[in-house]
Order: sequence, then structure tokens, then C-alpha cells
Amino acid sequence: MASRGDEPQWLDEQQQRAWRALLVVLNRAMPEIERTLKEHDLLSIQYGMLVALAEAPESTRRLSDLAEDANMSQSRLSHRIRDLVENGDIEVDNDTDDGRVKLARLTPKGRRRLERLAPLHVADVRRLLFDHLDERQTAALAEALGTVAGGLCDHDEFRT
Amino acid sequence: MASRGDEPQWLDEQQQRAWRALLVVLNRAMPEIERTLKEHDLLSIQYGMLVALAEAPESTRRLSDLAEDANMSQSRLSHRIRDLVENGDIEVDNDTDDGRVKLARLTPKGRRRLERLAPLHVADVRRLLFDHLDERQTAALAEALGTVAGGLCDHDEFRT
DNA sequence: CCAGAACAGTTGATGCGTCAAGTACCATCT
DNA sequence: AGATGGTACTTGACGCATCAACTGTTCTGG
Repeated sequence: MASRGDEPQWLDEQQQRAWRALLVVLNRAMPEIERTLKEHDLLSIQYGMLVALAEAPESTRRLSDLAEDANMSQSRLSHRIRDLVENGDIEVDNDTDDGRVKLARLTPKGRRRLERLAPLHVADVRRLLFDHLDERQTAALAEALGTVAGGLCDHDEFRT
Repeated sequence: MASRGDEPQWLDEQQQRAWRALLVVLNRAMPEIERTLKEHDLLSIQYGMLVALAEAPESTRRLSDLAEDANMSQSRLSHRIRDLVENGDIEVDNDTDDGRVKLARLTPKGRRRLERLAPLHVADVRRLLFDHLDERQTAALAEALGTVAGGLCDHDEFRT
């Protein structure tokens, strides 16, 4: 561990390198990935919603859980789910147990759409990120980012 | 499932883990970092512009180079630089050599602003990312992301 | 030279994300 | 039962990013 200083605590050289590289990845790779999805009339946040539903039991999730998955506000979810419903990819029903809750369900049409898009999306991710990395680097990346992600989610659970 | 050369090429388990963790980092850490800057009336893209200028010789860069740094469109830069100019953090002058070009220069006021904000920004980055990682993980992250970033920039330079 | 292409930057319209305010429902306590 | 507070979701306004269209400047080939 670095010196637990009282001073501003700058980033050391490794941290600086990692941080700047992360920003480059965000600024270069992400827009391109988004672009491919947008050519098929989906935002990446909507793609994520379809994936979350496809992986859920009964292809169904509460809207608030769906929002939590992607760390997005309920407002944003409400806005972005409209298109998916109008397009017939998702159906939304009131929960019979709790009148406040609504349940989103992936329709067969939505699933087909996801299955059609997934290979294109994965191809982007591979081309932009993983084609540059060997197995060792990929494992190291998964471990480091996984640790950070775990920390972020734990930390979030303590928030009020 | 035979491995024929023309099938979709899914992500293997490590890649899947790395990719999902990266998305979590983006969705959780980045908004929080942005939030701190916004409390001081700066977008993170504007913070990046100030940093780029502070590191440039004469604290000066061409607008188009500034846009290239952050991989943003000239249009976006044009919109976002307005506030910085109006606020006196940056001054913009025509290049005497090339009538098309404008040069952005960080003012002393802008530099003070940056120096005031940097510690807060770094504290966020440390808290959200690097406090979760030991030295080995940080080095691995820097190496892997650095490789990806290098690949992205090289690839970009070949585009036209 | 000069015509066209390429480069540098700006502007305005449109769509998405954020925020504040609102409706509706449920849980708890007295 | 009624009051209070918390949860789930929607809506509309506003700010930022994207895109297309535009002005103005420099470069290039004939």
C-alpha cells in the first residue's frame, strides 16, 4: 500500500497509465460499439435491457430491478423502454402481487432481435478489445476489473 | 458445436467476465466522477480539455488537435469550449500561419481552476478504482488496457 | 492562376440523459 | 381507520451529444 498520506494523493505511474488507457478505451471503443447497435435502431442501454431479460427466469424482471442492473434511473428506464414496447420486443404487465410493480417480459420477437444482433455486437467487442490481448492479459484484465466492479457494487449497497 | 471458422465467435469465459466488469465500471464509477466535476460546473470532457492544455507546450493547442485528443467531433468541441471561453478559463486566437486554424490557450485562471479541481478528481478515481487494487493488479490493468488503447489508436490512424 | 478538393471551425435541429415533480400503491404505527 | 412515510413508476423541462449543412481557408492538379 502507498503511503497513507495527508497530502493530495496523486496517482502513481501505473495508476496514471491504467486510468488514461481506460479513458482511451471509453472514448474510442464504446462509441463504435454503440454505433453498430444504433444502425439497428437500438441504444446500447436498450441492448443491455434485452440481455438482462433474456438471462432472467421467465424472461421477466421488475422494472426497478432492470434499472438497477444497468445503474440507470427509473426515469431513464421509463423513457427508453417505451420504444422497446412499441416495437414489440418487450411487454409490460402489472404485477398481481404488488400494485406498484410492473414486470417486463421479453417477447419471442425481442429474443429473435437479440439473437440477430448479438453476433454483431460480440464481433465489435472482440475486434476493439480482445483481439489485442493474449490469454494472460485477458485473465489479468478480468481479475482486476472484476475486483473493482465488486468493490463498486458492494459500496453501492451501503448507500442510502 | 464444431469450431468452424465462420461461426459467430462468442466470448470465452474470461472475456465475458472482463467485458461485464468493464461495463459495471463504466456504469457505476464514471457517473460519480462526472458528478463531482459537475458540482464545480465542469463536464468531464471539459476537464479533459483543461488537462490537455495544461500539458501542452505554451498551454496551447489547435482546436482540432484538442478534439482529436478526446476523440470528440469538432462540433462537440465547438459547443463545449464556449463555456470555458466565457468563463475565462481558455482563450482562443486565430493562428497567424493558417487562417483556418484557431489556437486554444489555458489562462492563469483556468490553470488555477484545474489545480483546484484535480485533487478532488483524483480522489474520486482512487476511491472508485485504485483503492480496490493492489500493486500487481494495477500493473496488470495498466498493461492490458494500455495494449488495448494502443491498438485502438493505431487502428484509428489507419481509418479514412 | 484557377477550379475543385480537402481542411478547420461554427451553427441549428433532433434525440437521449438528468432532474424535479407528480401519481399511485403499500407498510407501519397508533 | 387514518396518518405518515416509503416504494414503484411516469412525465415534462432542460442540457449535452450527434448529425447535417454551412462559411471560410488552404492545398493540389492542370
